[in-house]
Amino acid sequence: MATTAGRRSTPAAEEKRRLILDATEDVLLKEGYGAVTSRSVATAAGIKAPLIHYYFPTIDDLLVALLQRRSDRIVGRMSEALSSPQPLTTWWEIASDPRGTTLFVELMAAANHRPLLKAEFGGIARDVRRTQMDALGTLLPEYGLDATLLPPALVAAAMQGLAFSVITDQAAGYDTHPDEAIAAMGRLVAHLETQRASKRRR
Amino acid sequence: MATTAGRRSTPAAEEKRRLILDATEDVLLKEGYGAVTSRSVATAAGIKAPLIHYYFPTIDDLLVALLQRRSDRIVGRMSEALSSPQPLTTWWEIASDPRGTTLFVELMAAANHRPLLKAEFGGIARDVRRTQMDALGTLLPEYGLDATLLPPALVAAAMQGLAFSVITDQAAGYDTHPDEAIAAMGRLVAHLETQRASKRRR
DNA sequence: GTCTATATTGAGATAGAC
DNA sequence: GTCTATCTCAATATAGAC
Repeated sequence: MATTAGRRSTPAAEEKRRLILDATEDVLLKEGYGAVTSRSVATAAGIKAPLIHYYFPTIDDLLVALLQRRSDRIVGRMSEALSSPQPLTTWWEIASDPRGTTLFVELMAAANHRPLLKAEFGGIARDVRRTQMDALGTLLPEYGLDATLLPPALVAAAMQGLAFSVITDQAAGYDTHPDEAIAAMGRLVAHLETQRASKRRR
Repeated sequence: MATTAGRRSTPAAEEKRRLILDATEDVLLKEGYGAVTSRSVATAAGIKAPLIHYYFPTIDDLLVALLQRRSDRIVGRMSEALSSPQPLTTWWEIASDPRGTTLFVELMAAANHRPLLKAEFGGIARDVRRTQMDALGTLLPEYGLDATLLPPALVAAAMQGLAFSVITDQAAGYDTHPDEAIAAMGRLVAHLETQRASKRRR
């Protein structure tokens, strides 16, 4: 709900904004947020730099718009995931999506010295975590997990953090066996779903 | 083993290098890696910008030196931790140290578009993970954890990721209940140490 | 809307005096 | 060693033609 919102007009303009945001994502993914400049984004989008500023007056506006577009999807998908037949599986699918996670990490790093982006980020993080923790309150017992030792706050942070860790290492090519960890997490999640299913069948 | 190593001479020069690296850490912690410039570091160190370049010809050299100084400590401490009386506790203490973790995350982000730093980082990450996984091979059974569901690669990545997640959220002030997660992790680790102790007593 | 041209700012880095 | 002064380059952003 910031800055340039308001008079989004023609479909053509919306299309251009999308083109620019897509190009920004590409730069962010391939070169990191430090490489996001009006020039680099313009080149990636096949247009000239000043046009970026026509649609997004400042680079802050551009990054905030990008985060909003992503988060609109994420918040919705996370809510659905948590009430789906296999909540943990769907959650992990979302959390471990390489493109989404890499973008997330880059935007988070960028937010460290961009107050506008930081505020936006904090609000989204809070809402998503709230949703997750509420759902985990009832889900954890169903999965047979002891909510005393593994309370919602810990499980939610661990899911998030694990995804960060393995996806960034994988993207950077660090030899920390991320593939092994991802495969193991897939098996663990599947195992928990089986447990939950058998519990509920009773 | 890069760039400016070699003729480190006088103790006075070593002292100056330390001063500059300390200042770099401060800037990195308070304002993020995007704010690390020869000017900002010089101001934080109470000297003038060109002197930075005298001791560290390029900013890359500065960041690599910073990472090396940190990692020399980390690699050693991690090895000790894993053969200490309470390996998991000590590991978690290291991983969840706010200063170290924040620096680590910032350097990791910076490495994304700094090939020299990235190479250095990859090597360290691989060595540390190797050490952790080796130790976990024998430790996991002692803690009563099923190494089929929770293999070393997964546990190591989860420890790392959880620390990243809670510490960065805490540092950024995001309202995702990081304190709750940290407290819960403290209890979980303590619980596992108790289990291990009682197993070994038998 | 989209461009060319350009003003402005700040970064990395070096020359050279002291 | 440490500084002042300065070069060069790239980034944000704007003015104004088309």
